[in-house]
Amino acid sequence: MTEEPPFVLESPSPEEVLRKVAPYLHGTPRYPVVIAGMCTARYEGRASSKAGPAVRIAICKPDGTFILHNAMEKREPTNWNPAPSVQRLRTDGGNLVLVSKRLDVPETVIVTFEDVHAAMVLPRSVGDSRASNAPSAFTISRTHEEMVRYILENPSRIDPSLLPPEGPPERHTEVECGAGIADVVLRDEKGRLVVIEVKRARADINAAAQLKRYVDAFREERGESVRGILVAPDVTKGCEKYLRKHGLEWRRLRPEDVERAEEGPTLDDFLG
Amino acid sequence: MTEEPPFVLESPSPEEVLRKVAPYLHGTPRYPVVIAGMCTARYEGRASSKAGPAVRIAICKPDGTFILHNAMEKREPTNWNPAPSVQRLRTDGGNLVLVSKRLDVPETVIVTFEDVHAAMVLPRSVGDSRASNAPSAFTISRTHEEMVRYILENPSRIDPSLLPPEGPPERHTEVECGAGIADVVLRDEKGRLVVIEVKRARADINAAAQLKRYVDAFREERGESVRGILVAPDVTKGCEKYLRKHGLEWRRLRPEDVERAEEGPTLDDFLG
DNA sequence: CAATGTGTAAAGCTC
DNA sequence: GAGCTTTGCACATTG
Repeated sequence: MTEEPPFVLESPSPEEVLRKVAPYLHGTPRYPVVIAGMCTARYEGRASSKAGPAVRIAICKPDGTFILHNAMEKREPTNWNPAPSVQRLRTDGGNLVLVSKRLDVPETVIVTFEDVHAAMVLPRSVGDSRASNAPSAFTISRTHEEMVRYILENPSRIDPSLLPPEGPPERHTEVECGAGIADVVLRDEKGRLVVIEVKRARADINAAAQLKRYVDAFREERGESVRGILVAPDVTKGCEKYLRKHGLEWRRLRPEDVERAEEGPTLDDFLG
Repeated sequence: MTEEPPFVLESPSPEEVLRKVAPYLHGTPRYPVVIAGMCTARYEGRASSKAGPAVRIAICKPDGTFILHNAMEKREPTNWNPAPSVQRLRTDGGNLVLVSKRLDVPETVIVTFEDVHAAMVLPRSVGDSRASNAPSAFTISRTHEEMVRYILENPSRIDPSLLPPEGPPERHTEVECGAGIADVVLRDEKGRLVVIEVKRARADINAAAQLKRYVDAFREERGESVRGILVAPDVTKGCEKYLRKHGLEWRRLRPEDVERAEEGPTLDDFLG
């Protein structure tokens, strides 16, 4: 290997890419590889697709991930192979050909470059692991999980009738029933079971139907009267109609409300 | 502008990127831009995230799409902004900073490069339009739509009791009801209405619940007995249980079965 | 614009 | 591994 990553080849010949890039793509360990150029692509697997000539960007990641992006548009790749997959480079009729194969299921992408504008090998670094001690810590907030926690800690802010969890809060979240796992299960001041389904985005009819399945399951299994509450920033019209029809309720909660509430001590903390 | 796309800058200074790349990023028309290097990233919008230092690949597409990929792993980007969005480059404390903002909703990604391994501007080409006369035609097969068409053309292969569509097949597909739009609605030899829900992947309990909502709606609206059939390559255990509990049926059909059947004239075509 | 459903969905988590 | 849910889901289509 003449060059050490990172390096870039500008308008390389297929042979040059093969000679200088392939060792880093196939070796152990693998290095991130990016190839940009005019190409066509074929995919065979669960479905099947053909993409005509366009400028695209191929990315091969060391975990095996392969993605091929159209250079002009779309957040979604034209073709891809999630890890675990392997990529191979070869030349064919004067063209550079990249073949990617998934190792777990039969899916293949074949990219034929008529012209390579650039090929590069990048240095290895860390992934986006969410382990907080990782150098590349990735943290995200305003999630579904944070909304659930907020509800457990402030049930009365969702509905005044809701009682705080009895015993450990974990026993009130992700509660299994015959229809699946309910986000939150509490009791109200009348002693009724209250099943709560949480959505971080506007809730649609599927969310309401999911809640109903849980409510039905709890009624059947526990033989008591059960309330169902959908907690979401908003609901669609069809969702609201379904809720009303089946005697279910909904309360508004935005992901950003949660963060604001958690940011600092509330006035209540000082007033006791 | 000293250079014409495509061109590549290897280990450029932030100022060089600004001078040579920014005009193509901000100009009219815009060109595809790729920047790879060690960076951190922050996102604020529907949610909020922070990503520590790692080698990443930023792609700015002329339609406004922005994606930031970790170079080591994952099919999904670390951060992104779908179109319509705009990106701006600037320098800050000796670092190159890329700011991407969505134009329709308040969402921002800020990428700070500690080190730029490569920056490139690619030529403009065509998108992946599915218009068949486009130079970059994108065609895909084994889709949900093809499965629906197969069922309309070969109803008895799904279930021997199913009758062919009466009149134009369009009247039997995407049939509206109060609960939504049913994929296929046919009649069986006993004159019963049959609502068919089609899934191209293994069907789960949500698919079964969706079918039940349609069946209930048709019963209510038409006041007749209605069958419900889920057509899928496979169903989960929970799905099967739900179907059985609610008197619904399922039949196996794989996306690849459809293609095979359509590929050429069947023996039946010759036998009359 | 909202609403609905599909996707080669991917990814994460639990059992 | 199957099964289920979430995703900053994206995306297309239709009203």
